[in-house]
Amino acid sequence: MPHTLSSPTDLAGAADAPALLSAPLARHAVAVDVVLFTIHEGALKALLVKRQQPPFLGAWCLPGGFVRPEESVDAAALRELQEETHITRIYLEQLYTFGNLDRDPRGRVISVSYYAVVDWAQLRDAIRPPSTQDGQAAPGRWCAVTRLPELAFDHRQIVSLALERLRNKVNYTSVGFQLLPKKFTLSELQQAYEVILGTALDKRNFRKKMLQLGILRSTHEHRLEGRRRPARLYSFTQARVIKLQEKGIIVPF
Amino acid sequence: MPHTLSSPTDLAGAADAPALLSAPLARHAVAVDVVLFTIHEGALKALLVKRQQPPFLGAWCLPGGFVRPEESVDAAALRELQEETHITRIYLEQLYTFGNLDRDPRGRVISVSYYAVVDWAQLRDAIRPPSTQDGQAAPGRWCAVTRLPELAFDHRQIVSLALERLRNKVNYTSVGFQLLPKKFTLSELQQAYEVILGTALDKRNFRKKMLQLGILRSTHEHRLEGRRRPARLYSFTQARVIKLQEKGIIVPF
DNA sequence: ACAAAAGTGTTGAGAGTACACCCATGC
DNA sequence: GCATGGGTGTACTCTCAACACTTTTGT
Repeated sequence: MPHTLSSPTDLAGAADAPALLSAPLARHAVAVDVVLFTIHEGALKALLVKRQQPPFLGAWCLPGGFVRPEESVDAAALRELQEETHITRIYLEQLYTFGNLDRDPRGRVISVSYYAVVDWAQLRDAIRPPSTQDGQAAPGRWCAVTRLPELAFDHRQIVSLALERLRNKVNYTSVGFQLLPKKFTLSELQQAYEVILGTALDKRNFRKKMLQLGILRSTHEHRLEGRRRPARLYSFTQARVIKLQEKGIIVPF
Repeated sequence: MPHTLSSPTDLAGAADAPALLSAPLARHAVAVDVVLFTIHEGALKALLVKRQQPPFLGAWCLPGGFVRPEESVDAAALRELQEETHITRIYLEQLYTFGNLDRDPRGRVISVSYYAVVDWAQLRDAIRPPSTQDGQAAPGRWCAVTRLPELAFDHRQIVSLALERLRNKVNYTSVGFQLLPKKFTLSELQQAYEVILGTALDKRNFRKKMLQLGILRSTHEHRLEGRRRPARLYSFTQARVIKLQEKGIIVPF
C-alpha cells in the first residue's frame, strides 16, 4: 500500500494566484477573544463586556468579535482592543486557539484568543474608556481576576490560561512593565508583581534582584505622595532585556 | 459618545441552536500544519512531505491539511498525523496560529500549527510509515532539523517555533520521554536531550539530576549491545512529574 | 515626636558546574 | 588483554530565601 496524502495540504481545484478557494473546501467562522489585563485599586483586573445578543444575552464575556475578510487575525484582535480602549500602543500576544465543535451553541466558531496588558493610567487618558462611564450599566466592566462572575462560552477557561501565561512570563520577560507608567517607584513595581503572582514578595530580595538585572534606569526624580519619604523614580530600559533573553536567563523572584 | 461594540461577539442574525451562522459573517479556510519530531540516527528529525499540487508543486512542506466541517481543530491535526504515521497514541500540542493575509498565494488561509513527538521505534512498528518506502521518491521524508531544505509557505518559521518550544519544554516537562521507548538506558536518555538541545551534556551531572528527580524507575533488566558492558534499563514514571509541575519547579541541565 | 513608607546587608542552604577514573562485558 | 561504553563522587560557585532596623519626610 503506497503512502498517500488523503487530505493533502492543497486545495481541491486550480491554483490561480489570489483567486478564491474552490468549492469542496470547508470554511469556518473565526473569532478573536481578548483578555485585557490592567492593575487598578491594588488588584489585577480583566475587562469584561456584557453581551447584547443571544446566546448568553446579558451575560459577561471577553471583548472580541469575528475576523473580517480582509484583515489578519492579529489585526482583528488589535481592532477589538482599540474599539474598547482607544489605545493605540498596547502589548498584545496570542494565547491559544480553541477549536472544539461545541464551544458555541450556534455552531462551530473557532476562537483565536489573545491577552493584552496595559497601564491603568493610559486607559484614563484615552478617550472614553468603558470604565469611566457608570460601572455596571456600561457594557464594559473591569473585574478582579480573583472574583470573576460567570462568563459566557469557554471564556472562563481563556482567562485562566491568560493568567497562567502572564504569571509565567512575568518571571522571564518584561511584560510586567507594560502594566506600569513610564516612570515608577520600586514599591510600585513590586506591588505589580505581587498582584500578578498573587503572593507577597520580600522587599529586599525583590529590589536587589531588579537592580542587579540592569534593566532599570534610575532617574533623579522622586515621587512625593502625602506625608511620607519621597520614593525614587525608575524607568525601564529594554536594552539589556534582549541580552538576557538571548542567554536564556530566567528571572524568578 | 457612548461605548459601543462595533463588532460585537455575536452573529448578525438569529440564534437558533446549532443553526448555521448567518450571511454577512466572513468565513475562512482553516488549515492545520504539524511538525512531527523524532530521533533517528543520532539526529532530531522532522517529517516533511512533497507537495503534489500547486502552488509550490514539488516543494517540501509540513504534513497538514484543511479542517473539515465536522471535526475539531485538534481532531484535524490528529487525523493528519495518523494519516502519515498510522500511530494512534502520540504526543500532540498546539503551537501557534498563523493568520496573516499573505501566507498562502491562493488567498487567505489561517493555519493552526502543532508539534508532535514520537519514538522512532513506534514508527517502524506502525504499518507502512512513509520513511520505509524509498526515501526521496516517497512523498514523506525525515529531515534533520539542522539541515532543512527550502520549505513552502511559512513552514520554515513553523519548524523554528516548534523547535524552540520543544527545547524549552524539555527542561521542565516530560516531553523528552515521548521520544524514547518505554524502557531506555540513561545514555539513550542523555543522547535524546543532547540531540534536542544541540549541546553536549556532562554525563555525571545529567545522571545525578535525572535520578534525583525521582521520575525514573530502575528496572532490573539490562540492555546488551555488542561487546560492551550491559546498561541498566529505566522506565519513566509520570507520578512525580505532576508534583514537580505543581510546585513550578524548573529542571534545567 | 510620630506615623508611614523608603531604603539597605548578611547568612545559610541548595543547585549548578566542572572535572577523571574504574568497571563490566564481548571479542 | 583490550577496546568500548557503563557507571560513579567531590569541590567550588552562585543564586535563592530568610530575616530587622534606620532614614526621610509631612504633620
